[in-house]
Formats: sequence, structure tokens, C-alpha cells
Amino acid sequence: MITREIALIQINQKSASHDGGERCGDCPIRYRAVCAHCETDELALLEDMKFYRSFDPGQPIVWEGDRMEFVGSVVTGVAALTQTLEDGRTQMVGLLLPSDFLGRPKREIAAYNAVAATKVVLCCFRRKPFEDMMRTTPHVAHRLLEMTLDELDAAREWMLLLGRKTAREKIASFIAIIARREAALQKRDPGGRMRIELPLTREAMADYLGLTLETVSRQISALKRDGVIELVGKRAINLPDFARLVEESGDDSDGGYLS
Amino acid sequence: MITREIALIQINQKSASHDGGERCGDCPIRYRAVCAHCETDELALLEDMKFYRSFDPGQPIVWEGDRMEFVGSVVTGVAALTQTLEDGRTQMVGLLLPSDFLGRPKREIAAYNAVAATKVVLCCFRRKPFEDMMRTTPHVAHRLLEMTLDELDAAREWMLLLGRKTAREKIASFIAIIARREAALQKRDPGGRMRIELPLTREAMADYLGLTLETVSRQISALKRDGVIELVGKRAINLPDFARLVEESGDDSDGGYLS
DNA sequence: CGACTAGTTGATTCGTCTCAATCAACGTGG
DNA sequence: CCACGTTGATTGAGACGAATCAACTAGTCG
Repeated sequence: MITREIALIQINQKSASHDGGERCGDCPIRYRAVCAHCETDELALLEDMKFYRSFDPGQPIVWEGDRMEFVGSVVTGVAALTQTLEDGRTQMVGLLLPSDFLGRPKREIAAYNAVAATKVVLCCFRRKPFEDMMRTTPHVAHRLLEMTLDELDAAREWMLLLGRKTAREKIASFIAIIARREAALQKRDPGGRMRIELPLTREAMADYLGLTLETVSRQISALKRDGVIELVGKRAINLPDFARLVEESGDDSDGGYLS
Repeated sequence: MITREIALIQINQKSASHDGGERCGDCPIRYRAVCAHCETDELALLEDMKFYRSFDPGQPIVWEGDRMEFVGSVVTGVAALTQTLEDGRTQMVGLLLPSDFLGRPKREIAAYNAVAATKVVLCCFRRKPFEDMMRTTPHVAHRLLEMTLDELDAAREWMLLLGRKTAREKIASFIAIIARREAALQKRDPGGRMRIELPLTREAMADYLGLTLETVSRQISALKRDGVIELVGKRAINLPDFARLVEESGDDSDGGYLS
């Protein structure tokens, strides 16, 4: 497991393309990322300090202990934050979706590994000017607080999953989370029948859920056998009945938050 | 397990004393809580909106779904945030120590249960004036962001524990966390020999670690047998060698963060 | 004193991990 | 074009760790 990861790093180290700057006004995450509350003048400041980077699936974005000269937002794709024990056991501790923020102001040394799970485009801000802006204008700091509080809520729900759910419930919960996100993107209810695309390999799902990849595979097969899900290839799933899936997840039926 | 908790609630519902206001200048958490960065004029604003409440061990502070008319800081004692599955399985998702913040601005409905683990004194701020202050003065919002980012880091370390550590490693990690905190309070290194006081019952430790209380008891006994810890009564521990404990925790030796 | 709580310990069960074989899809070089 | 290696995934057999069920102890309170 360790040697496999090292191989991955070496293979992928080669390419990390830098692209030219697009306009913030056209950005797909304009109203959900750290910049959400910014006025046009603040947006201009951000335009000045930003640059884009892309990463291929499996490619590391930063490594724990590395100096990080930027912070930034996921524009498209999915990235995973992971932590590792000395003997190689790894646990995913963050799943960054479009608009999620990577890095921490005032911390130059990365505390986690970040790996692209799919193709990822990152909107990066040079650290120094971004930190200045945090101090001088309220909107970025305020939005970052909101986002961090949301992440903390997500982390706590995740802790309940890791500490108390069975393997079957973990898988059902994960699929439900992805389904809800998919539904939110399409601005519709996750009710009844729907199709979803899994953004993670079986191994990454195992790291997310605190399981082995074999157990992930077995439980997915079991949910399929029981008619809770239908597999379409390896990475896509049809949900005949979303409510049934939620039952299998062990959560209270509603799970609805009030902001 | 469910019935036991319900009994607890009913027993403890009775008392929640309201105390008079002490001066912020003398507060033991003056320079670590949300108010840490505040100037004297901002402190005066906070004095106006604050009041104290105390809770006895085992007593609930708020219940998930309750309307919460305040936010606040733990002044003394230890409180636990917990989440539950519908069938009663419980996971602790936050351990609030002195200076830690309870509640979320802009969220009136509590998302978690909070229970006093020891006798707790809470410095409460009335919600509305506190939220106004978040908007109008930068220091409180800024400090809250710092604290929330720290909590997120702690949550992520906790996720690694829940997802990937063995029962023995979980217990060792927990004791190490408490020992480090104790050492920090006394402003000394957690090196060599030291004595610590466990602020949680075996059941609460189990909820923290995603174990059963029997497993907690067994692993504590095992660590004692192996000379890693010495028990003094049920709730106090002597550490002959802190480094040995850290080895047992499975973490990288250092674990040192850079802020 | 008995009732109750917190904790310990034992016997057994059960769920997940570990190790291993197998398969399908894909790319590569001879 | 096909044999070969690689990667991601599935499935099986057996081992092991933690949960469960249960008995028991010590301390505390009324």
C-alpha cells in the first residue's frame, strides 16, 4: 500500500499545468466560494492575486509538511485530504468539492496531504496578498468563517459515521451524501429515482469510510443484491428509491439542517 | 443505553443556576476565548450582553433541535458534544474545554447535544447582540475563525483515530491528548513522568473513541499491565514515561503543529 | 442495610480485516 | 495483432479484534 502510493507520486509529479487567468464574473463558483460576498472592487483585488492550476486524477496537490505558497478554491473536480499513521494506514479527513477551500491562512506548512481524485482545477491565491485581504476587508474573512463552520459540521457527521456506523451503513451514507450533492447541483429534490456518478475509486471510498477496499466492494455488492442500488459499470449507480437508501444509512430520516 | 440516558435527562433537568456577572478582566480565559483579541471598549460591549450559568456533572446543557437563545464560552469544566443514531448509538463529536466556544452564530437551533462532563461554568452571550457585534467589530469574528479552524484540525485528527486506530491506540491517544492539555495548562513539557486526571467516565470515553465501555476498561487494564500507565483510583493516572505512551498511540513521534 | 452507580472481568458471538485468487478493461511493445 | 503487465474491482476462506451478554466488585447515598 505504501509502495503503491510512492509510485503514484513519482508518476504524477511531472505535470501540473499553469493556465492563464479567466474572469471571476464567469466563474462557476462565483457565489459559493470564499469570494461569494465580495463586491466588484474586492473581486478586482482577488483577480490580481489569483492563478489557476490543474491536476490529473491521482496526482498529489500538496504533501503534509510541504511549504504551501498559496491557498485556493476547487473550481471543478474533487480532491481528497488525507492523514496517515506511520505504518501507512490512511484516513481521508476532507473531501473537497467545487467551491471548497484548500489551505489555511497564516499556516504555510500543509497539515494534510491533498490528492486530486478526479481532474481538478484550482483557483489559487498567492498567500501574502490573500492574508492581507483577510485583515483589511471583512467579506472574505466572513465567508471563510461560514465555510469553516459548515466544514466542521460535516466533519462531525463524518465522525458519527466513522465511530458508530456499520460497514453497510457507511456505504449507504456515502452514496446518500453524493446523491444529495448531485441533487443540490441540479437544484432538485433527491427524491425517488436518480442516477449518480461516484467520484472515488473503491480504495478512496475505503479511506473515506475507515474500511478496507474489499469490504467496500462486498457491501456495494450486498446493497445491489438487496435492490437498494443498481450498478451501471463500476462507477455509476442508479437509485430506484432514495428513501430506501436513507433507511439503510442509519440516520434519522430527515437529516435536514437549518442554517 | 437509551433508557439510561433518558433517566439522566430527567434527573438533571431540575437545576441550572444563574449567577451574577464577574469582571472580564479577572476571567481565567480572558486571553484564549472568543474575546481574546478584544480591546477594553469591545470588552465592555461583551460585559453588557453576558451572563453566567453553571451545570452539574451529567446535566444536559442543550439538546439537539432545541432553540438556543445564547452562545458562549466554557469558563471552567468540561462539556461534551454528542450526536446519536436513531437506535441510540452515540458518538461524541466535540470535547469542550475551558475557553472553547459553544453554539454557532446565525444558527438558533442546536445541531448537537451538549452535556456537562464535570461541573461546568459557562459564560453566555445573548444571541442577538453577539451576532451584531460579529458584524460590526472585527476582533470577535476573527478570533472565532481562528478557533473554528483549530477545532476543524482537532476534528480531523479525531477522524484518523476513529477510522484507523485500534482500541489500544485509541485509549493511548486519548490519554496523551489529556496529558498534553494538562501540560499546556501548567506551561511545561509533557515529557517524562506526570500525573493526570481523567475528566470523563468510561462510558464518555467510549463515546469519544467509538468503542464500548467494556473495551475501554479492558484496554486501560492492558496498558496498566504493560506498565504504560499506573492507575490511581479510577479516575487518575500516573504516566511513568510519556514517550512510551505516544509510541502506543500509533501517531508519528512528533505530532507537532506550526500555527 | 439495600439500592444504585461506575467499573472490571469473563465467555461467546459477530463483523470486518487479511491474505489470496480471479476477472475485466486497458495500454504497450515485440 | 496478441501476449504481457497493470489497474480497479470482485469474491472466498480463515483469523482476529471488538461487541455483546452477563456476572461480579467497590463505593456512595438515602
